[in-house]
Amino acid sequence: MEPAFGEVNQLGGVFVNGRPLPNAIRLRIVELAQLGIRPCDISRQLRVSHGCVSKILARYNETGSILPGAIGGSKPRVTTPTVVKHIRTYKQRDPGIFAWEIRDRLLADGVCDKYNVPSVSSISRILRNKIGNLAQQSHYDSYKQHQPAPQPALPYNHIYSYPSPITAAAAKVPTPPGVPAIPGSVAMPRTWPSSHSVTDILGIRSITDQAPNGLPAVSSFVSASSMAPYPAPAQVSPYMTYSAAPSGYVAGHGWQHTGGTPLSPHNCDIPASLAFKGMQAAREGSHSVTASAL
DNA sequence: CCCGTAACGGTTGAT
DNA sequence: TCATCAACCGTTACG
Repeated sequence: MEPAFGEVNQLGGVFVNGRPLPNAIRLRIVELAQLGIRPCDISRQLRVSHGCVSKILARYNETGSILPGAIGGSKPRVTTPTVVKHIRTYKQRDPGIFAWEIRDRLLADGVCDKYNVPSVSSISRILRNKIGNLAQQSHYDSYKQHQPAPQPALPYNHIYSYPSPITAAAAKVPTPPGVPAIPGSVAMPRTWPSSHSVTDILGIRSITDQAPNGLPAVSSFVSASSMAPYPAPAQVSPYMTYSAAPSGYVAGHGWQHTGGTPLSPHNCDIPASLAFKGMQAAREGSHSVTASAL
């Protein structure tokens, strides 16, 4: 369930334990960093732990995406019962068959595609552990046959509404084993660790859906867009503080198609820049940089 | 002081 | 329907 209010960290920021920060804040972190603001200052301004700022920035640098990784779920198994069944069949038909031959056959027969075909070593293990002493667990297989050759299409459904196309394009999967990351290609088939399906990325769904009538109030908008994880009660969202800012731009997808860098500086002039309550930071008078940046 | 990262307690979601 | 489990989360604290 989701806590309407999160906990408060040492910096006075609100967070929900176990859940990702709202996209609006993640975005803000990246933007500020691109403006040249130091991570420690970003941390203080947004009241997000420096560890988190560091992590988000590192991820952004590496993948080009500000989105959190896919949470939950199980890694899709390549050795599905169906696959095992086929392997057993091959083995029974040709006891001398090599694992790599089985692998080729799985591909040739369309049982698997190049993204989910088991490795030769996995096949060997299957032969050893499951087929070797196969008594008859066939019924086990039969249940769940419907598993269509697992399409890596959308394993996850994060509803992160992150409208920005760039993210989509730029988002490379962390280390998709075997998936050639085609930068810029929307079609990138995702495999496990990745996280966002194209639709999710592009999917503005949650935004549009939730704002049927046009211009949503800022607050609702933000909560909708920043989202899912924080179905924040509309107005009391712990993150309200930041609401003004990003909303417009997140929604406006204004950022990025500039083609060049994903986050062009101009974005920063985001209105409001608002409301950063944090602004008081300025009062500390310490660094004007930060203040000015806002 | 800054920053990377491990430990920690937590949530999520496919199986 | 419920439990399990492995993935991720952000904060904290340490180096």
